[in-house]
Amino acid sequence: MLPATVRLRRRVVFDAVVRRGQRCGHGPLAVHVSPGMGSTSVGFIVSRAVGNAVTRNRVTRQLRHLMRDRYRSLPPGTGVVVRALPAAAGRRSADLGGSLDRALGRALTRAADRAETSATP
RNA sequence: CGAGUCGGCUGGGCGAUCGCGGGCAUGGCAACAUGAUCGAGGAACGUCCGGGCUCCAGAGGGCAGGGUGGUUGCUAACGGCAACCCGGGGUGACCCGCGGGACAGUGCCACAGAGAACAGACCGCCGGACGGCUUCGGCCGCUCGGUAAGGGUGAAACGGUGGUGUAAGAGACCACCAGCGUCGCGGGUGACCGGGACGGCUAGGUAAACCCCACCCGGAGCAAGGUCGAAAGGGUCUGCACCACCUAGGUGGCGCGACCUGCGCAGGCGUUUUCAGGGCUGCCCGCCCGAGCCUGCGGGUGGACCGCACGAGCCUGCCGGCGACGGCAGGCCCAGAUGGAUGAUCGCCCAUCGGGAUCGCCGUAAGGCACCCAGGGACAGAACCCGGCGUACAGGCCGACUCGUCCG
RNA sequence: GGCCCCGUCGUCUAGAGGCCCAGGACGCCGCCCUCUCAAGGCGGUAGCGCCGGUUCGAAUCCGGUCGGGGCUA
Repeated sequence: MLPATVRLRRRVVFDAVVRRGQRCGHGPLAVHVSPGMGSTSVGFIVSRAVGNAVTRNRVTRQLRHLMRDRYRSLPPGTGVVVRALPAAAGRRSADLGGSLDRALGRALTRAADRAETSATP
């Protein structure tokens, strides 16, 4: 489970990451990545369309455990928001982990490309 | 053994690895670290009722409005629960019932039907007058009356059965039965039950239609509310201190304190005078606040802490009560998040469902046990806290009782 | 978390105890008209979210569920 210091819990930061960050989806997940947030932080969005409270809680818990193994390898100061789509309900953690790796990897490379092009005009 | 009724309990277990939240202890200025410990439910759900708590002025009166509706109790309270009564269902255990009033008044009862609430003559039945026919027995037509026993309509047709009676009939009269009203008697706290006398012969349904009766209900809700901040200002004052001016006393200035309000633009009403406006749910009375208020458009902030977890609390035993429940004694401390902790992954076992194999065991057989394979954990997640109700739920376990059949 | 509101053909709606096996418009389907299409005409298709109750009778009244939507400092 993620330690409290890494959790993203402010409405403003959520909006900033979702609006300014790079978005990539794979399978039942969509990932927003925004570098330069000050400190590395991770947040989750699981809407009511995913299911009732029990299945929503299970999905967020699975995602939190998966991000716990991955947030240390992120570049420092990266803001990440993982959004669960309705298909995420009832998936095994291994499946969600695969989708998360692919979506996160693509979003990170895209964010890095964008930083390079803007840094070397 | 079969069929069934009622009530209660339970809601996968064990292990390994890695984690999260709370308060506590220790160390540390602190961030934090370490340690032991606690960490979802019977419905945490729906938000349908009731209460605690907080604020609205100290929570007022009348009307309006809303709710409840057999009785007696239980309870902090309830629209909940228990026991009983009445009505209905079941052979029975038992189940179901928004179960006050229709002589306080008003409304409605479509269609069908002659007639639907001060009932009603369509057919039929009976009698009279007139006309026609006649085989002189009557028959037909028309008209005036009588008649609610019969037909037919309807959810419902103004007691039922039998008799007397009559031109035909009718509670017109009689007997029994059902039902209504009044007055006694006995039993019960009471709803009501049992039985008696008298009366009139009969009264439709609907109040989850208005309404009447009895009882209950002020409004909002923890995003309540409080402290601090963003954030700076404006106003009032019976307050306090100081200074100045003038005649005892007052006026002005400045600071502190308390309270109210809180940005910009536009429009409207008001600021004199007991008057705009606001609050006490709507109206009236009564009362309070009062120099600002209302409407529209646009913008800012949308943070921290308290409230916040010892409570109508849980467990055990005894006592009272048919029971709901209450009393006493002893013991226990039992989630507290805020983008929201209470878990993730893996292995084994158990309950259970599907399929296979018909080689093992029991059995005449259906089938059961064992074996193999894959699937696989029901409904569902605290958010201020309790008491209920309602709804969802794979299965498993226990107890009491009823009916039927067989054996003794 | 709390407080409210609404459910009628595929869509938007009327209906407020019987006149309604629910009316209208846009749709959809078929036929007529036309050389063909459109327009026009005729006919049809379909609905009271669900389950109980009150009543002789319910889209309407009452209760319970299910679904959708709104507000909050």
